[in-house]
Amino acid sequence: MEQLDFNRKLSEMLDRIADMLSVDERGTVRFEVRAYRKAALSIAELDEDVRRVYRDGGQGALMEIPGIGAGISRSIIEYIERGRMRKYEMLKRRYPIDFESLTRIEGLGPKRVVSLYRLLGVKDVAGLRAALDKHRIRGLKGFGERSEEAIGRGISMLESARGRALLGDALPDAEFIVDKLRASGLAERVEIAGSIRRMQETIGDIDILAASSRQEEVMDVFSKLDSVESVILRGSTKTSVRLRNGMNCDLRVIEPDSFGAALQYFTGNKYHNVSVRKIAIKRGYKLNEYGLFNRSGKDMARSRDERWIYNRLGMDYIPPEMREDRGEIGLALKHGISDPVELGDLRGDMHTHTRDSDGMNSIEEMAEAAIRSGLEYFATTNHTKSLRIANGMNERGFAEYFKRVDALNDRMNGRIRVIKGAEVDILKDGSLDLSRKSLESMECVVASVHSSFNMDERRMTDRIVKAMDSGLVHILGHPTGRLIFKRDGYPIDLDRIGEAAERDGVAIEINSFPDRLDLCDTNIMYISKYKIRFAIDSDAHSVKHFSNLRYGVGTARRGWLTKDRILNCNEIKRLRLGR
DNA sequence: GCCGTTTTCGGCCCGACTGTTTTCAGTCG
Repeated sequence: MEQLDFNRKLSEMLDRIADMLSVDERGTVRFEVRAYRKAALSIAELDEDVRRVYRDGGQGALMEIPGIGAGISRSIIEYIERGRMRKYEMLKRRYPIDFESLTRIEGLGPKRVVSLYRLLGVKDVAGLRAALDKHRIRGLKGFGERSEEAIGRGISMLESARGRALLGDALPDAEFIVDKLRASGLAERVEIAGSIRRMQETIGDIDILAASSRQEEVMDVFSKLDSVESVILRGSTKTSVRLRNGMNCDLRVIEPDSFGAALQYFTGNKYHNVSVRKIAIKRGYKLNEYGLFNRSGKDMARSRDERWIYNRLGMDYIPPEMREDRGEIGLALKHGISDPVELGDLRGDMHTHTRDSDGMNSIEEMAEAAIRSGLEYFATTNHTKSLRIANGMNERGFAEYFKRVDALNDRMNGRIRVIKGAEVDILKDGSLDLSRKSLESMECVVASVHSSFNMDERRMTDRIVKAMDSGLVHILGHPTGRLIFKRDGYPIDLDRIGEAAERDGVAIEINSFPDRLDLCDTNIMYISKYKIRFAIDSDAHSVKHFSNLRYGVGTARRGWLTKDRILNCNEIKRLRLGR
């Protein structure tokens, strides 16, 4: 975490520079803004600490990074060596505004943010909220009543995110801490518990459990981690800290004999745990974080093993992701729990991008990364022409691109198989953004909505069903279009989507991007009553994004899906992507 | 400010949508 913290901070500064420059962009500044955005993205995607790149290779090595040239590399060096960047500070003096939070509000970009600052002195979300409450915004030039309402909604979305993080941010941070605790050698076991272990899509705080008899020493190591900002409370069994990333993290240290019981106790959501404890009572036991006891309070068994506890209560073991009290307990009592899909069951990925549209890497680099991720095949599915911003490709572009894919497949000699496809836009009227002939030539067509989000449920569903009924589509991409903490999905009728998927043999995507996770767990549970398959896709826009697949798998597990429901758990010859 | 099978200057993904306007600015993707 800490090594990439620097990259993250640098990337944010470059993005802020882009924000501030964009306020009075004219002439070539327009392109300067774009250059800073690209540089910011490039730094954020970098696997290596920028400081290390510079140390090992000097300015020349920095300029090797795509989007970093003479100017920005000078600024980076200045920041590495002096901890400051003059260009940033100069602009910041002119605009002392919290762009970071304000521009996260849907419908507010840098220009309107600056306009609110100049006209009303709004510097942050609190100031915006105050101006909003006094209805001071609707009178401003360029704003009206509807803008005011939209901003109000945006603030509410942002506030609902306060103190919460995406699973995709919280899990790596938690793993970093777990690794450090394990490396200390003081604990027999260290595991993540709580909502992260359940792979919930957003996380309030990080829960970690350690089995050790050397509690004080473990707590010492934990409180002194670099990622810890301050210690909130410190005891021998529980310590709470505030992390530099803004999240709280609890560490509980348990006697090794009780570890299984504790893990069970600190994993399920409240309702799951209450139900399991009721079952224990019914069977004459008492269950707590230390073990399973008989009614007299006599020690039945401290437990090193969660599974033992469930079995002792006459239940199947329940995977962490299912512990939400959504019917899993009844099922476990009837011994009806089926093992949900695991990351290792995935053999391929049906949705990825390259720099030929809006990805960061070449198809060759993506292929190598897919191999490293243990995949046997993946579909390359670049955007189609109407998505200009994403450099969408036309029919001819795809034809030429596929020649290169063919050549790559030849060279790969079976190490991996690249499937030729596209993520085709579902246009406003439900038609697809490439010719029938072009789409028919592809092995995998993912169809997604990227525009005109504000249709009502009936029209949006009509639009999507029409696309599915075209006979050209294999997978419906990110079916609701939601972006966690940013916008709700467009409304769709899941029953009609499910019926169409069944009728047309279209698989429903579970998009693994941390801010999408779309379909989400509850919608998966709902729609899985139809005889349909799902595709767990990375939607990778860079080689790093294959690692997001675990979030899609976690979501599928939360939706109780077994591997036989997942399209890309099949070996390639059994994919049956026929039309 | 970056970049180069258009190569050291002169390009740089731009159209749709919304809400504000009455011809367009800002935002999004």
